[in-house]
Amino acid sequence: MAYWLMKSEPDELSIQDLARLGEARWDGVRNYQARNFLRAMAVGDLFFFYHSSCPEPGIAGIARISAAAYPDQTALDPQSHYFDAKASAQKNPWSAVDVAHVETFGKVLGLGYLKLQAALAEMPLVQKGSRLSVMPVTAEQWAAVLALR
DNA sequence: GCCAACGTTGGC
DNA sequence: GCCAACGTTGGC
Repeated sequence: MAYWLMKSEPDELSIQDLARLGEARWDGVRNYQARNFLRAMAVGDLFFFYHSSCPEPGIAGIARISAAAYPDQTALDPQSHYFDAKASAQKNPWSAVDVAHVETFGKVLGLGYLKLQAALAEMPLVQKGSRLSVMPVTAEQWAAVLALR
């Protein structure tokens, strides 16, 4: 089983939303590196749910991959914010996964706090200029974050 | 294949 | 709202 971290704007989908829904679709990823990580995910993999572009950016909880990557239909929908004119049903470069709620942390582990952790220094999340929205997490990093809860 | 211009991300 | 950093686009 692998570990990951994925960013979501809480206005779009927050860990609280996911807790209420139980399960949700994770779509709209439009970066090839992030997409490749999505495609590498297996059912049962766990990920840190990160809140971005909000008053309190940070890791807000844990969720689980409940369906492996499949074509992201939002790329084909002209009404969607994530519409990609170059995508077609025959050739859709974008992928989505389904996710299920596992745990909402009692407090958000803020980005500034995470940056102080030596064990997390290698994570793209805390590196200057990194905008990657889906990234792998090592078992060591996973344990280090869990210890901060 | 280079690289300038532009668009996007995301913290602050 | 600002802006740094990065990715993508498109002219040449």
